[in-house]
Amino acid sequence: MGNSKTDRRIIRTKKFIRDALTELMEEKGFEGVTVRDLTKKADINRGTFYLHYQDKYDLLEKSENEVIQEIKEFIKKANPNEIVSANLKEQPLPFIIALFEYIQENARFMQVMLGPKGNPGFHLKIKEVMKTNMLEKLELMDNKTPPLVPLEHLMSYVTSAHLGVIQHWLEQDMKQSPREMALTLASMTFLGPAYVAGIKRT
Amino acid sequence: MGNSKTDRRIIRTKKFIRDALTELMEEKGFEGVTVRDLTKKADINRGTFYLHYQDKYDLLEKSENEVIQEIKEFIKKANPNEIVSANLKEQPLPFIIALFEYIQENARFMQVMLGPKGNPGFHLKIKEVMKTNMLEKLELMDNKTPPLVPLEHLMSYVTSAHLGVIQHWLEQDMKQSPREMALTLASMTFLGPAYVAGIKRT
DNA sequence: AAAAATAATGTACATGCTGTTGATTAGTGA
DNA sequence: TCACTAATCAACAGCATGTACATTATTTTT
Repeated sequence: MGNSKTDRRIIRTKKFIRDALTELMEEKGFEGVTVRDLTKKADINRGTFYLHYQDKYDLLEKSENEVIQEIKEFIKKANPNEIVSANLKEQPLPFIIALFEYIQENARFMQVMLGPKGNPGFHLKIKEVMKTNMLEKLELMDNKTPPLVPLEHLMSYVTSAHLGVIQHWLEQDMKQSPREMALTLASMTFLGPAYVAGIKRT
Repeated sequence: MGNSKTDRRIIRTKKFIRDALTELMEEKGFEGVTVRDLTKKADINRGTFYLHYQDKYDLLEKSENEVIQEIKEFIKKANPNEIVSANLKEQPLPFIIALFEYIQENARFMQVMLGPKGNPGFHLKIKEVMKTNMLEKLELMDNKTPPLVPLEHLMSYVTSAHLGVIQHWLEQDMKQSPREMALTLASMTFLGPAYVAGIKRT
């Protein structure tokens, strides 16, 4: 990685540009944003933009990847067996709480990227991270029996569900605490949506 | 609605344009598609496009809404109590099978719209339809107890999960039959992801 | 089948964004 | 202080947009 210290000016400029991206996407969506807009809002010369990014797509990707990288860090910390035990005690998982807190801190960016004007590719990236993690953790778990449906479908189901709830939480301006959210997610995944909904099984 | 019969030429032209949209989005994603591209692929004059649509966004929206409308029709046919009973017998729901069949018939369009180059707004529209329907059906159900988590979150969870599985199914070129898919979805929602994954509860 | 209606074409135009270049100015790190 | 390089400014060709108007072709109506 950037071994040599980065010039202050570069850091400054990049920050301006990325902030401008968030703001402008909020207004117009990614499609509507032009490099002109970005540089105008960031108050830099248009040429300067091209000194750092190939085009707006490059900017989007690099911004996304930074977040993805940080999310990966959080997720690594999860302990596989802790997952089952914590849930049995109706305790939310610490690393999930931490994740919600991280999202909350970067709410503006996440809200835009996951919102209706966001980028579907970003969804995919996040789901991919979740999936990889879940498969790893599942592999390491103690008491388990063979899955009843294709694992691939199960993964799509759970990752989409979780991301969907996060999306909704952001849209609603995060009215619930990270802790509440973690618990709600765990309930639905462990007890099952139908049960949680109150549909009796017998 | 269009009370007077529509001129053949209009129908023809619109069909050309919409087919071109699907094809071009497959290649470049919606952002990359220009009106020029569309009219070139559709083999019509560029001016003609503007006779029917304001711009490419207008075209996208109208195309999406047509599909949404048709999905709504399918979903209306679902019978609330049939849902629980069918599931208990490990039988997939007929209207869900029909839905998967419809998606299969329109695979190309759906694949593009729900894929990484698609439009997040379309996801929202579909989830909205699912949600409305589920709430209605839930309301009409017989044996039920109060929900254990906020209904809003539950809805986000289930609609996102289902759409996510559909997305994945499309990406994998629909290797499973509509019937299998309907059953898989039902299992996960009724038994719960964790149980289906083989994570033992006691 | 002829006439009236209207969809589609071809062409042109001003406008705005893109990505690049080369010369110049200003800020940074040693 | 001085060498380095980021940022600015101005200009360029290329391309897409949306609109307008006269003309041609097709469809619907009578």
